[in-house]
Amino acid sequence: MNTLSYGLLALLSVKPRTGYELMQQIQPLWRAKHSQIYPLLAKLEQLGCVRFVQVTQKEKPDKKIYSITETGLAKLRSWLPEQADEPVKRDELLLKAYCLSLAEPRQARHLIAERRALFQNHLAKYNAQLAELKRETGLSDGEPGLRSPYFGNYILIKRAIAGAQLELEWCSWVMHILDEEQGQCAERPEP
Amino acid sequence: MNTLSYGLLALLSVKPRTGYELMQQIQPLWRAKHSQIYPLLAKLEQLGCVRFVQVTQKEKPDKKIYSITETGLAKLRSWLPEQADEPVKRDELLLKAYCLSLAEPRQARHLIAERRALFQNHLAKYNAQLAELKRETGLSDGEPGLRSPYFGNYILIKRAIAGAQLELEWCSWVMHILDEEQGQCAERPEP
DNA sequence: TGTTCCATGTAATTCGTTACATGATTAA
DNA sequence: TTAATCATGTAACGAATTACATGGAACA
Repeated sequence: MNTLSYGLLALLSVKPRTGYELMQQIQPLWRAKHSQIYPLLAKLEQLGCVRFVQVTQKEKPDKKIYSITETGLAKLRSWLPEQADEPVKRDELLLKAYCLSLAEPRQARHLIAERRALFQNHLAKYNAQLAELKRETGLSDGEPGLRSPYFGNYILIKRAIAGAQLELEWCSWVMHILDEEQGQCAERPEP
Repeated sequence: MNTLSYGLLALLSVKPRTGYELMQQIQPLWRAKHSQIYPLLAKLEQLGCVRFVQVTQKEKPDKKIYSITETGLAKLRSWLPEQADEPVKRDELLLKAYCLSLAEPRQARHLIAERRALFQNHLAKYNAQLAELKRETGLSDGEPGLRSPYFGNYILIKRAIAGAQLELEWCSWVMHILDEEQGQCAERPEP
């Protein structure tokens, strides 16, 4: 059982989900495609960590709703206190940012603008998730307590929002520098 | 040529480095082991994107100092304006955080404390890098301009510092919540 | 009429990690 | 004396992406 398998169990420990939902909802924590998740769910089922009920839908494809078993919960609990690996980050934009002085100013601005747009979308999604979580838990202003199964989701959404905001601030800061240098060129064109 | 290959070229566009140095210095942007980097450098050399000079050292193993060629620079420049892929994040701690309500309170605190220690180390390293960059560029207080080859490194270090600080703030915030709930138990033991 | 969403799966390929290999120097 | 740093490489394995495959509903 690899780390992603434990991640799937982690999501299922809060509430049952389909493979499709797991694929979508695990993204902010652990990037994975559906082609990786479906085979792992089948393995977890063989191991007795999860079970599923097949639901036939009209107007939509059939689906399997997975839930965690006692065996799965035990596996999760024994994995939890183990030391977590360092987070993995691979960010192509940062590689480009490293040699940004090679790019033409408007290319540079375009790259940063794209990143800004991306994280504006992320931020909107995270805010929507926070609103939905408050609906789900029935807490309009307070926060779910440590023992609530939604506690983890709550602290992660708050983290994601702060992270997206920081990303946007960095983009603004870089854009300002780019604009300043650009402005100087416009005011003082080269002789 | 994959993304990591371009990343190596990006680092080499600022100054020549050994494979070992490339392996270390690309980590904050793109996690990779030496076993992945050395073969890529050999390929880049075959493609004419980089060249190296072998340096024999006394008291230390021999090394190859790689530098970028005109061909490599051209490749870099044509890659730069292409749209950057979304960043990849895989963070085991966040998977554990998601089901933190399953952990015993002291296990939970231990997990967060470990993360805090990790990023305290990161923060110290980034601050040291900022100081070294200021030495290298000779700028004691100002920032390298957009056209400086150190501009990219500068904005990335600033970004990394802000990111590490945010991570530490999140850890503190979570720890506070954990401590409060713990405190309540201590004050009001269950009947 | 083309794209996105829902929903699941497999196969081929590339990417990334771990392990194997060597070896001297220095700090704890 | 055990580990870490410097320094390079290859081989085996596991993990992750892309492509192949299907199909109806809603939306623009």
